[in-house]
Amino acid sequence: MFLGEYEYRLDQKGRVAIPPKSRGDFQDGIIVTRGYDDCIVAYTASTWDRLAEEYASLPGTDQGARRVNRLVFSSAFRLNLDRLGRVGLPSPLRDYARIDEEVVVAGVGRHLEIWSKELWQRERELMEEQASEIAQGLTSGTLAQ
Amino acid sequence: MFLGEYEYRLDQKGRVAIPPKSRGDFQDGIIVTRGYDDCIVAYTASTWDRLAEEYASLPGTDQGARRVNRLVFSSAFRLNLDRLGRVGLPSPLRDYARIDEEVVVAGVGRHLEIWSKELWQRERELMEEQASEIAQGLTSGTLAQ
DNA sequence: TAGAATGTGGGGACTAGTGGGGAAAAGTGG
DNA sequence: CCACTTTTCCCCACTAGTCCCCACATTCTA
Repeated sequence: MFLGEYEYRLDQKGRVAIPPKSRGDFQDGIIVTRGYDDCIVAYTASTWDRLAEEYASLPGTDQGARRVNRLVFSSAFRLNLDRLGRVGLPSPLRDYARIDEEVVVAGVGRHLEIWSKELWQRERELMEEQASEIAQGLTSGTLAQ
Repeated sequence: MFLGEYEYRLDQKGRVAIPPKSRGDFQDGIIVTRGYDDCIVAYTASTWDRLAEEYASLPGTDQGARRVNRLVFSSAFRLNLDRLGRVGLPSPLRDYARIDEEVVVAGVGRHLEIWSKELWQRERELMEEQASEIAQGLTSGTLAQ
């Protein structure tokens, strides 16, 4: 399970470090792709394989499904960490997430997210504003502290 | 069950002691995360696993649910106590809870809470105020009969 | 009062973050 | 098809931060 929030700096070659605790999970490769909210999402190989299977099983006769497939698969890159636990971010993704130099890597349960520090701070404000309201709506069980 | 209120001092390396009686509960790790009221919350591994499972089952297609997940998981850090029963508080959490040096660790049933002493005192005043108000409300109501 | 346990501080080894250089591979033009 | 250029990838070095271990002093207890 991916947890925590870590600040890193993109070096001159566009590489970003992966939090040391998570590096073992990416030994079989790391799949980076577009997230929904102007961030890059990173999956482990096994998690991605499961996701890809679901997407690939969508009906090819449906135009919407074809478009989803096009977006999902063409946005994803299968890469490897280098010996020091870094990964080079493909420029299409870097542009999409508006990442320049200061980067935040956040653990979000099943995946990691890579944000520009600036956008992350803005997103965090939104999270704080909305989270308590949303959580109250969701808490039917033990989620309330 | 976590009970009591203990004062500690954050050392120069940002470590805080966990009350000796509770240390055994954290042998499998301690998960520290953001509480709702400017404090840090600490869960045992088993309690956290149960919470995380519920959060992870929220729908990933909904932006609100994504934000909750982002906040919950990115705020949490899985750590271990050192041999002397201390834990180093990650700086994002220390900043959030405005902890500098004097710290209060409070047992709150299923979890521990870590407060800056200053904020804790303010919070306790609020607790006491509200308690007396509630008591007054009760005496003027039907319960007084 | 003496012993044990606990809170607090510090030192050292190790890991991790960042930057740079060189070789291989791929793209481009002649 | 070949040669040149550019990019990418891999490896290494340095520095700084982190974690672990130990020592001391104080407090609590028997």
